[in-house]
Amino acid sequence: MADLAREAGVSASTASRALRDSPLISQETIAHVKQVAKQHAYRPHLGARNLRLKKCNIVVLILPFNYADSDVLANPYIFKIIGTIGSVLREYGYDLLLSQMDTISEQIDDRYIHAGIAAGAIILGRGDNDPEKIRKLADTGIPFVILGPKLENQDYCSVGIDNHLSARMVVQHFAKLGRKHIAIVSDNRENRLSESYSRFQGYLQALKELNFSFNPNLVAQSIHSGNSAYEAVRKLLHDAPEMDAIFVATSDVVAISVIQALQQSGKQIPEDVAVIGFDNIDLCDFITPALTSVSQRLQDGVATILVEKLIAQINGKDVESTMLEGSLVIRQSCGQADFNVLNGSSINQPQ
Amino acid sequence: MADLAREAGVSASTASRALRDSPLISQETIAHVKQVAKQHAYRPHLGARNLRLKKCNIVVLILPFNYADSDVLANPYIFKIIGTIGSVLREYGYDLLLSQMDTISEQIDDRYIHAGIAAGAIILGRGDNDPEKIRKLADTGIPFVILGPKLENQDYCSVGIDNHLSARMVVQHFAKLGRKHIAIVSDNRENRLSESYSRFQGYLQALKELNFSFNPNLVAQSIHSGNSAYEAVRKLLHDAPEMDAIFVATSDVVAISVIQALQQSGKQIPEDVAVIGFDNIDLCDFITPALTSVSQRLQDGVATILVEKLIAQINGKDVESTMLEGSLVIRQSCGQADFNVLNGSSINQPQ
DNA sequence: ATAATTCATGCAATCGATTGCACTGGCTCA
DNA sequence: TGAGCCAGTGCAATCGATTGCATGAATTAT
Repeated sequence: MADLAREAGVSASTASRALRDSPLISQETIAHVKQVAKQHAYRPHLGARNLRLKKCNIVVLILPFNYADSDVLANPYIFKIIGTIGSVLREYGYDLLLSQMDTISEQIDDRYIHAGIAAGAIILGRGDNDPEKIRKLADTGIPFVILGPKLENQDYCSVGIDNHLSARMVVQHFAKLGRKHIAIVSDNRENRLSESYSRFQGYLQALKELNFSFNPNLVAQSIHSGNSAYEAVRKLLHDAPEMDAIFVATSDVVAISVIQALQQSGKQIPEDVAVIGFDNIDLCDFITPALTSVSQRLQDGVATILVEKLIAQINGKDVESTMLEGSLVIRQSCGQADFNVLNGSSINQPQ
Repeated sequence: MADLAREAGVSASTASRALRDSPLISQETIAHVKQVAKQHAYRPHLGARNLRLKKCNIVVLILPFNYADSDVLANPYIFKIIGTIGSVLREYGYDLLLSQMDTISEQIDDRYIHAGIAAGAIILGRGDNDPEKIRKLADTGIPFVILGPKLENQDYCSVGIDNHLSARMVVQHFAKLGRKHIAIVSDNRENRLSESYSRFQGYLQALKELNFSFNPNLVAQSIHSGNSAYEAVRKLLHDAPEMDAIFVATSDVVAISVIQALQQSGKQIPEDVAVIGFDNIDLCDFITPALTSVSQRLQDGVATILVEKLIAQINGKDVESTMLEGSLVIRQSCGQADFNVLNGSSINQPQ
């Protein structure tokens, strides 16, 4: 910019103001400076500007799991949400920095926010972090939002769908279609506050609401991989041969493997066993039978809200957490013939 | 840092040097400054440091396609490579900035490199950009590498697998297993320099090497989506009912849909039709039959080399483009019973 | 004609670090 | 004892922008 100013025969301050259309500068000077700038292909140094203005147009996206945990990364859902968040951020003029981090800690502040690299953070889920760690991060006062359900007494901002409600919706839908022996496959490795846990609780409550008795033989564990899905199916077929429906609460990727495993055991889907997954990934449409699944409403909800809440915080505003209703996208695998989308209000409320 | 210096009773310069263990500073001063720093939880402002040192530890990853093109993003392959690049970059002390950009242009320089935001760029493929655009970017002299095969007379650095060789390997493998009527499904929407085109050329050459005649009825188009895969299969079954193998050169995601479509038409895989895909995504192992596929060797090759070449450029070194051999990961879908991995040297060279 | 006002511009400080050079005091050595 | 040396430290410039305040010229008011 010093060069620009010299070239245009003005001071650096005038050049700076001219480029920003300051009313302090005469129109002809502005025009002249801009012309010289164009001629010399002047481009501002954003790093310097950010330093001076104490601003910055980068948001860091924290992936609170290990890249080596390829099971998580193999889930297209994750990439979908990253892409959507990226688009929304760009609309607001922010770029997105990706940072993998095994555990959530003040390192986010040290390395990014306080360091002047990023203005705020979006954390893609609680991972298997102790809630206390997240609370400590909140104590630093940095702007951040976290993907996931709201916990009790939580003083920071989270955005996610209501897993409990979604699970109830799934179970009630099975019941409506006449299924009596509804199994659940879920990932309970993580701590008891995880999404998976909420989904399981929702499953339990729905059974209660339906006056179905809980049968532990209808419960199987799975992590986010295909192998464990095969084991889960084997276990369920052995322990509860009367099973006529499976809610794969882990993810669609696991649900697809569950379907494969069932088919290999000679089961017809959905005639013998109906299946519903979670995440509503694109692939749901392209497998046979097409997979009914719970949408986390990334496109029309979560990503946008995450970004908006974060930017509000960056601008010094207070924000509240949000819980969205998930929606059930109905395809063939659950045994209902017609495509449909249900939302949370469709479920029967307990008296 | 000014506060730190005052607190420790030294000048800012001494404080700065002390924290960086400069030999100019006495041991006791260093110890004292560090202790005060720890006490007051001093953390350096990287933005300021970068400005002064004209360095920066961010690399921008350009996604040269539209986020709205969800077909591309749905491909787990893309996320896998982003994750792997992120890990490798982190080992070298760099963070990763994600930037979607419909077309490749000098905007990368303006917005990121010259602006002092990033030190270099990794471009995830040529997308459907005119090669001239990429050459113009190269003319700016910024450090960047691009994922993909090397073109003729290319003066910038690219890293990718040899698509031509990989395609030949696939066709020859089909032939070795006794298949005579080998179809290809590929994406020829993009310009003629794309990966897809090279794969198609490799297919043609392999036929020649095998003295198989080329049959246009065995060629079908597909974009990166499941729907188009169904159409491709319908077309092939109609035009060439004798077909006994399909090389799905587009991607594994499409290959999976191809398998579904074939099965729905009553074909047994691999007995009636053998199938081989491209990318070797994790899902290959979990579908039935497990999908034989060409690995782009992201884990053991491409990502690391991309990063190393970029960093070499950032450090002012000249680098050459690299073409890796792909490897064929053999599973059930191609009709060979035993798991195996072939590399390029396994193919028959033309005399 | 002089004071008051406006308009356009430049000086210099600032953001938070790093670093060349000058300076100080204590030491060695002739 | 005085010149030379060196270790340890601070001043001030620098990276590339932005901005409060002062300056100076032109214009208007008295």
